[in-house]
Amino acid sequence: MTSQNNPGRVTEKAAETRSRILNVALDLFRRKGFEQATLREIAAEAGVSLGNAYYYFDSKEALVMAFYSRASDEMAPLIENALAEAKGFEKRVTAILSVKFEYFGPNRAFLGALLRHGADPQNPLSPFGEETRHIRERDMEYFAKALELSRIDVPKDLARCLPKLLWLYQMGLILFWIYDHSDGQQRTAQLRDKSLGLMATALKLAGFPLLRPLRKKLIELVRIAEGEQADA
Amino acid sequence: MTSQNNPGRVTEKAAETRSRILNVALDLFRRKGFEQATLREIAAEAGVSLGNAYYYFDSKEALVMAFYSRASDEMAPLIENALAEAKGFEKRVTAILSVKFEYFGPNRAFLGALLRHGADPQNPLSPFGEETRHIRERDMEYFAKALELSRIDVPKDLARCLPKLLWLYQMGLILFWIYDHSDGQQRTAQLRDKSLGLMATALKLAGFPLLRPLRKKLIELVRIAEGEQADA
DNA sequence: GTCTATATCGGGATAGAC
DNA sequence: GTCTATCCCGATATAGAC
Repeated sequence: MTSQNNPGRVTEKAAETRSRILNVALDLFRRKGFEQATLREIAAEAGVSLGNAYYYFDSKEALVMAFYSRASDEMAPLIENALAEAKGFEKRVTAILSVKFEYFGPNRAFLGALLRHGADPQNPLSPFGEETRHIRERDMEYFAKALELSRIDVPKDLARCLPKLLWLYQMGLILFWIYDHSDGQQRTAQLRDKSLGLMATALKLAGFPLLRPLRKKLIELVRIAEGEQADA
Repeated sequence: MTSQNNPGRVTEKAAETRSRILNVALDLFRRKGFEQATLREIAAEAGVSLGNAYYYFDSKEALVMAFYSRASDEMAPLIENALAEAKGFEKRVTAILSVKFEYFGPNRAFLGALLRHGADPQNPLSPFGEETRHIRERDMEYFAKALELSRIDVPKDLARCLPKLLWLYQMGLILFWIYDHSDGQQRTAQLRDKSLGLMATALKLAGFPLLRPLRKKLIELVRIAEGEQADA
């Protein structure tokens, strides 16, 4: 078992080396893209041998996983703050999403390369996979909190699965954002605002008797999808 | 310009060789996965030199693109038939999806690897990209036809963007299917049935005045997203 | 135009010595 | 923990047979 699985036990020097490699890697990913950046270059720029880089990171993609992890940790307090300050459902969700988009902004060009394994269940980097479960659940917690703080009043059955749906919504928006080459990705911001408005409207209407069959079907849908994830 | 860009001019023998390479490649992809199958092995098993394999296919991924193309062509008549025989909106859409799932079934294990570039706009294999536009538009046509045949009666503004939404829905379902390891991917079938039921219900309700603001917002949403695709 | 053979390169990944 | 050496494979290049 290599040291990246044992971060509590490592020596100061090891942690320093590991961190240096990761920093150089991310910098090169940003500057040249994921494919173009080579591990030889990363190792050289970090002042270690190629073999040593592999001692710390099992693969090139492990560097990406480490980036995910670090990002999740660093964004946590930012999101907590943003959540505390924002008022209302739409504002709160916007706050969460804004932290993410700002954090990932400089990495947008290579985020696509990161997420490209989204459709591959075997891949550790898949946002739906087992290895990313921790990050995913943390994200859902934010949305649960936003709903809770906003005292969103929807039928209980629906309320239960809203965090999951919001997380899925977030993934869709990030996907759009990666493809968005409008100035400053303003189109994504528009899409976010409009879709959140749509959602708020839908949530207000969710209690209407007319929509009951629709709601029941949606919940049944989520139940099936969840069953799938459970034994994934 | 290599022969794959000039399929009308090739000799019988050339077409045979090209096809043989593609068949062997797909077989190996299925048996060993995309990564594990090597071009050297593909060439050897097809009885051609490595250089010759590259003569017909610019890259390993070009083999995948060729598979997409062939799949789209081979499924076209099947889908037309299925559409002609099925009655009602849900049955028709189910028919389209069933043809796809059956066709892709044997390749499910490596479809994930194929679609793994879905989130990378630079990649030719992206289902949202320029190189796959032809296939994508053909797919949307099927959904347009299913809607038309079923005389689905929804406000015109909504009707206009339904094929696009159904295509997106299809992509989501395929993604779920790739992750679905229930017996015979029955969960995907359940999800398909339930979600189509949900959609049918939603379409029936779409004309209600109560839902007008919701509908308008949805259409505005699609408009923004489309604008994005236009200059993509 | 179709095909073989072979050499070469770049880069991810690994083995094993220290 | 760190290194050097090596392997494997995708991709390219070249020279030539038919």
